[in-house]
This record gives sequence, structure tokens and C-alpha cells, in this order.
Amino acid sequence: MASVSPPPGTSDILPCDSPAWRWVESVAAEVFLLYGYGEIRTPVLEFTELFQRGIGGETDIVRKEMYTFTDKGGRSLTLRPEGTAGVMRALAGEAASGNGARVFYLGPMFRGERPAAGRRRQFHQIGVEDVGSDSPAADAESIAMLVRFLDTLGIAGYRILVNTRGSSADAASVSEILKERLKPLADSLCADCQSRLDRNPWRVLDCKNTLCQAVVDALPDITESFSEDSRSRFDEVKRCLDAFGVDYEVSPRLVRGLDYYAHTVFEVVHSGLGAQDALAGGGRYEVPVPGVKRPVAGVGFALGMERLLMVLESLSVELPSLDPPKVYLAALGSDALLANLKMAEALRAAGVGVVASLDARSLKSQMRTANRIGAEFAVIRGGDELTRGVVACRTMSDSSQVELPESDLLEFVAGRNG
RNA sequence: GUGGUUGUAGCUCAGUUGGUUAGAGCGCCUGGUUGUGGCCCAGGAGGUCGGGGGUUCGAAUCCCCUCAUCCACCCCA
Repeated sequence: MASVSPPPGTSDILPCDSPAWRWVESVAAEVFLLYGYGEIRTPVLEFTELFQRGIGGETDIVRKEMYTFTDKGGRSLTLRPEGTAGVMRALAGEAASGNGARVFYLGPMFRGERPAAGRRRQFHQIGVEDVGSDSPAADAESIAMLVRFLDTLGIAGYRILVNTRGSSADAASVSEILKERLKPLADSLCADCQSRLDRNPWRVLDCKNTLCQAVVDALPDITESFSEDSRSRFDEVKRCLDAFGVDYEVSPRLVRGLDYYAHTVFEVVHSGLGAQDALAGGGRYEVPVPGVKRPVAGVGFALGMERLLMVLESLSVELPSLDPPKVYLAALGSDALLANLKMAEALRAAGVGVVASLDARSLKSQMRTANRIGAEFAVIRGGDELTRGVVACRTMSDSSQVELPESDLLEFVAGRNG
């Protein structure tokens, strides 16, 4: 049993599941194209330094969740734990050129966490990045696009949480202010938060511990400490969201766990998910890329495929399934089987899906197979048909059966509802 | 990393206070039709009871270890 299981936190996507994946991915590509986004594919493997610098050395992801190894050239490589850093590396040139870029990506990400509902070690994200525009409207448009995507999929019941972290310049000073305000109250904070206090005081804000929340709630509004520019920028983002018709909630507690965020941060949560209720998350960022002078700035979000599919399932949204082959070819005797192989190729060349029996078992078992795989037609050929150059074509749904020349079969099966 | 849950046939699961040869449903195969699916009937194949160790006359059942699973903490998608 254990030998047939993949490593912990990974799983197989089987043929019965992949049509739903393809559907979600194709809807994503269609919706994002409406906003001028093209697909980018970056390596799953990057230099470790990219993530250490990009995501931030004090984040949980970098501190304890990365799959890192040394390759034969002595380089430290890491399986990407998120998509933005790699995309920023790839787009650093575009950003520097001043032209900007709008891209989306999809693929596996890796984090060494303990698996739970909606959390895997290999999971899949769909993400988008708008690099090169620093307009507040870009932040809002990103959220609007996410909303359109979710709505197109038929997802209902989600909430959009929005907040600001202030400019990156604000971050340091506000961080100090938070420290000052929290230090005297450290005794009332949970153990995790006490250690976070020095390392990353922001994270205290979104601690789920009720004691910590009480402490945080009693604190003065932190946005008051932001610069005037940062505050008016956030006001502008909200005005744009209104213009886009996006229904959002401002959530002062939302800070997110990656260091590269500045200004707008947002999250989409859904109750159909369990303890991990974040369906998507993102915001405006400034990502330091090794070898590049200035951080690459942009706005974007990432969304969890597995969680998306969980929500779709919880909402009973109808998902596509694998299309069965149209025709099943049954053979009696080795000569008929050979003739079927040739006929199968002719039908496929004409675009008709065919499964041909590859060994001449009893007709009964071949018919059972035709039924099980959901073929629309079962075509039967035995020695008798073979000598007369005909086949018996059975329409499975109504059990009607006709005998017709082999040359007429394509027209017969293709003629019915194309 | 911490805590709990579960692990028996391909799948979903029964299995009594430890007691002969470990069961069911679904699926699969064969037959009931000289060459005809679904429904029905009969038969059949398929199991190191996750793995290792221990207790015992005897372990799927009790104990320890280990691996895996799911869930929660944590973190985030």
C-alpha cells in the first residue's frame, strides 16, 4: 500500500480529475486575456537566493518550508514555494525597460508543511502579475479580474478582504511603532507572537489567538501612522474598486506573510474550505531580485487550484468529465481484429474517437466494455461480416443495430449529431 | 515541528470478551444466448489484515516501535 502512495503531501491527478483542471485553467486563460495578460512559464527550480531575498529571510516560508538542495555544481537550488519571485526574475528586464508586462502563470509550488485540508506539499497555483504600473487603479483592476474569474467559474459565497501595509518606506517606521506599542503588552501575547515581536511585528496583527486579537484590537489604528501619501493611495484604491463594482471589506488585521508586499494587500476567503479558508491572496509588491539594482514592483495575486476545486465541489458546480470515445470496435477472430485496427485508424484520421478491442475475447465481454466506457456505437465484425465487407453497427442508447458496408461506417457514425 | 484520527480484497467498509479455513457490497472474470452491453441469476479470481517486534497455547483484535493517511495547531494558496 505504502509503495503505491506518492510522497506525503503530493497526489496524483487522475484522468477522471484532469478535465476539471483543464477547464479551470482554460477559463483563467480566457478571462486574463480579456485584460491583456499572456502566459509565462518559468522554471520550477530557482536559485535559493532568489527566494531568500525575494520573499524575505524572516518569513516562515524561507525559514522552514523550502525544499532546498545542492546540485552537482555546488549551487543551492530550491523548488519554488510561490510564483512571484521567479516571475519577477524573468521580468526584471521588462520592468527596467519601463514597458511593463502583464502575465499569468500556473503550475506546481512546493512547501514543506504538514498536510491538512486544502494544504499540500505540492500544490498548484494560478497567479497573475502586472509589472510596471504603480497606479492604484492597477491594484483595483487586479482584484476586479480575480472577481471576474471567480464569477465566470460560478463560485459564490466568497469574501474579499482588503488592507494596506503602507509604503515600503513606512514599513520600517511603522514596524518600530508596533514594536513600541506591543512590547509593554508582551506578557498577554501568545508564545509565537512574543517571538514575532522582534522578528516581524506585523504578523502579530493577524494572529488567530483570541488573547492576541484582544491586544491588537485595543491598539490605536495603525493606518494613522502611515504617511499621508500611503493613506491617500489606499483611498484611491478603494475608489477604483467602487468604480469596478467590486464588493470588498476593509480588514485592518490582514497583513499577509510575505515580506515583499507594500501598500495594498488582499485575500479572498471562502467558508467551504475548512481551516485553510484563503482561496486567493495577493497585493502590491516590491521584489528584490539578486543581480538587479532596484526591486521589481508590481501587483498580482495567486490562487490555489486545489482549494478552488474544493470550493467548486462544495458548491456542486457541474464540472466537465472525460469525453468517452464515440466508437468501440469489437472483433471476433484475429482476421477481423486486424481489419478493425486498420478501420480504427481511418476513423481517427477523420476525427472520430475510437477504442478498438485489441484481443478477440468473447463478444459478450467486448460489448460489456463498449457499454462501460460509454461508447455511442459498438461496431461488430466477425468472420461473416469480414467476407462480405460489412460491419454491424449498434447504437448503444437504443440497442438498434444495422448492417452496413464498411465504407459507409464513417458517414453513419459521424452523421449522428456530429 | 506538536497533537489527535484512521490503516482489513482494485474501491467503500464489516469483523463480537483474543479462538478453526478473515467476510460483505461495488468492480473484475466466466457461464446462463453457436456472435451482442445495461437489469437479473449462478459460479470464480483476488488479501504479507500498512510494516517490524513483543505478550499468548493461539493476535486483524492486546502492548511497543515504525511508516502512511486524514484533521487540527502553525502557516498560507
